[in-house]
Amino acid sequence: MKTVPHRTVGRFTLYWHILKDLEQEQTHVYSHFLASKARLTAAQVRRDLMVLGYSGTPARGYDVRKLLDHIEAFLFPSTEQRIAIAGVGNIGRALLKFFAGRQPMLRIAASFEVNPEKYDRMVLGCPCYSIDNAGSVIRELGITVGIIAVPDKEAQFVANLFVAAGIKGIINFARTPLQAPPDVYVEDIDLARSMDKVAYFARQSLKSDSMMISKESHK
Amino acid sequence: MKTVPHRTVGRFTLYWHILKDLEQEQTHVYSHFLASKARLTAAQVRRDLMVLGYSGTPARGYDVRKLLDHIEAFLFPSTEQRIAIAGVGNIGRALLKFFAGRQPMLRIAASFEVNPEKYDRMVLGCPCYSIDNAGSVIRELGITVGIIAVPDKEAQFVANLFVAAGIKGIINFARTPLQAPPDVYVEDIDLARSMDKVAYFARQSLKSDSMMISKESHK
DNA sequence: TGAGCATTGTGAAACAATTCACATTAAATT
DNA sequence: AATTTAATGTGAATTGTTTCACAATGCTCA
Ligand SMILES: NC(=O)c1ccc[n+]([C@@H]2O[C@H](COP(=O)([O-])OP(=O)(O)OC[C@H]3O[C@@H](n4cnc5c(N)ncnc54)[C@H](O)[C@@H]3O)[C@@H](O)[C@H]2O)c1
Ligand SMILES: NC(=O)c1ccc[n+]([C@@H]2O[C@H](COP(=O)([O-])OP(=O)(O)OC[C@H]3O[C@@H](n4cnc5c(N)ncnc54)[C@H](O)[C@@H]3O)[C@@H](O)[C@H]2O)c1
Repeated sequence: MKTVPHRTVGRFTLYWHILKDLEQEQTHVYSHFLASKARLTAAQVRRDLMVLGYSGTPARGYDVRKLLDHIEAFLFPSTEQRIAIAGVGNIGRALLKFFAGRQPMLRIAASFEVNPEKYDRMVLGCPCYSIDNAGSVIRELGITVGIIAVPDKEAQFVANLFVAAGIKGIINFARTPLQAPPDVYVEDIDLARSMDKVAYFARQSLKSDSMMISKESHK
Repeated sequence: MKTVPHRTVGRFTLYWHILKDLEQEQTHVYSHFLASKARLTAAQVRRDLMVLGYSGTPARGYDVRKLLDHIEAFLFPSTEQRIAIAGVGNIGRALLKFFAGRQPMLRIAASFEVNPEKYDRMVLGCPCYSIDNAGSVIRELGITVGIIAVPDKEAQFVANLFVAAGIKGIINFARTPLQAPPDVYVEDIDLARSMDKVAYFARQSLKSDSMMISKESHK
């Protein structure tokens, strides 16, 4: 069994969205077209689609509906897969609103809080439990993915609860790199890192702009 | 002039934070220690630090204060660098709260909205302008980085305004891949993609768990 | 003073992801 | 039926990143 490149999996979501929009308008699509919509190269699109085991035809390209079916078979869980979110603050609330009803097979089924004013009630359409009950709730609901949106200092504590309860994938918004066993897939989303990185490359770009100008003027 | 790996730039923010915590406790640090805090290998830490042009000593490791100085010289702008954010909704508000006063040299100096109830006043400590004035405000304040937190359909429109006004780095939360010239650095943060990806790998991990169990029971 | 030692800096190897390049294919056209 | 055409699928090359492995270093302690 070959392992699928991580980035390819991420791009399937993108292709799915593009194809879904396209479905109404046309029955077939070429790799070139998908590539331009997704801001990639045609070769990369074809390389990604190889893992689906579905082939287009040279003359027609890919059948939009069939391609959607194959992406869905690959990407979407066949039975409902459940997600929990720890920390219903700024980030937690934004996520609850955003993911509500987005993908029926992938559902935020529970949230957890330390703050007694927030738990033991529905928050944005999702039941909120005390973090103390996380282990049993996760096991009872069969939750497999956890989102960490608690303050940095609490992140490892929550991750430990998640892992102990059998969660196999974590999205971590805290700035603390998490300790987790290798069979748990962790995706860190550190906005401060993104910010500093983009600011750095923006400066580089400005610098080379001004260098070009000074080069010009030396001519 | 050699170009610095993108991932390395991202990790400097992480090292900076770890070192900042450490500064009070100790004067020197080994690559091993930084690696364990950052969940990386010691070799990778040393490889990253190479680009700073600062060397530690075999016996003492790195001088915490000097290393911080070099990271700051590399990562932090020498004069205030300004950021704008378009769209003060769920994501926009969360970011405004989070980045307020985080790094004095890197400041969210303006936000933009279409909704007249939101603009022409302060929102969470940051002046909010009409998106129609984005071009002139960006130029006047010398803003170089833009954050896109508007609905997907508006994202390209806002990106075009940003690029035309001279912005050189964009963080894009919308799910639309953006068209931008090559001298503008774009970082896409697509939470739906992260979600689907983590869910996929969590399922794989569950599957191989149960395969191991069935292997065990066959022995 | 010098042997022992743990750590650094870095060339080279390994690995991962992307791009190139082209033989192959099936439809459209002659 | 043969020819032309523009796309696909993929081996090989390239690019980017991480890891390995070890000589060089400078501190400690005999
Ligand atoms: N807001 C942002 O834009 C932003 C950006 C980047 C990173 N982050 C990170 O995301 C995390 C959350 O940020 P936020 O702005 O939503 O914070 P927040 O303070 O608004 O929300 C955190 C919530 O977690 C709850 N909480 C605290 N400890 C808990 C525990 N042990 N178990 C369960 N719940 C607990 C709190 O009661 C609170 O409701 C932080 O680590 C922050 O660094 C946030
Ligand atoms: N909320 C989330 O957790 C989440 C997660 C993933 C992605 N996103 C993406 O982030 C973006 C914003 O999400 P949100 O939840 O904050 O949405 P939101 O609807 O809460 O906020 C969008 C804001 O943008 C403003 N706006 C609309 N058009 C504008 C324009 N042309 N110029 C300036 N402002 C404009 C609206 O008035 C609104 O205040 C969307 O593209 C969404 O897909 C959000």
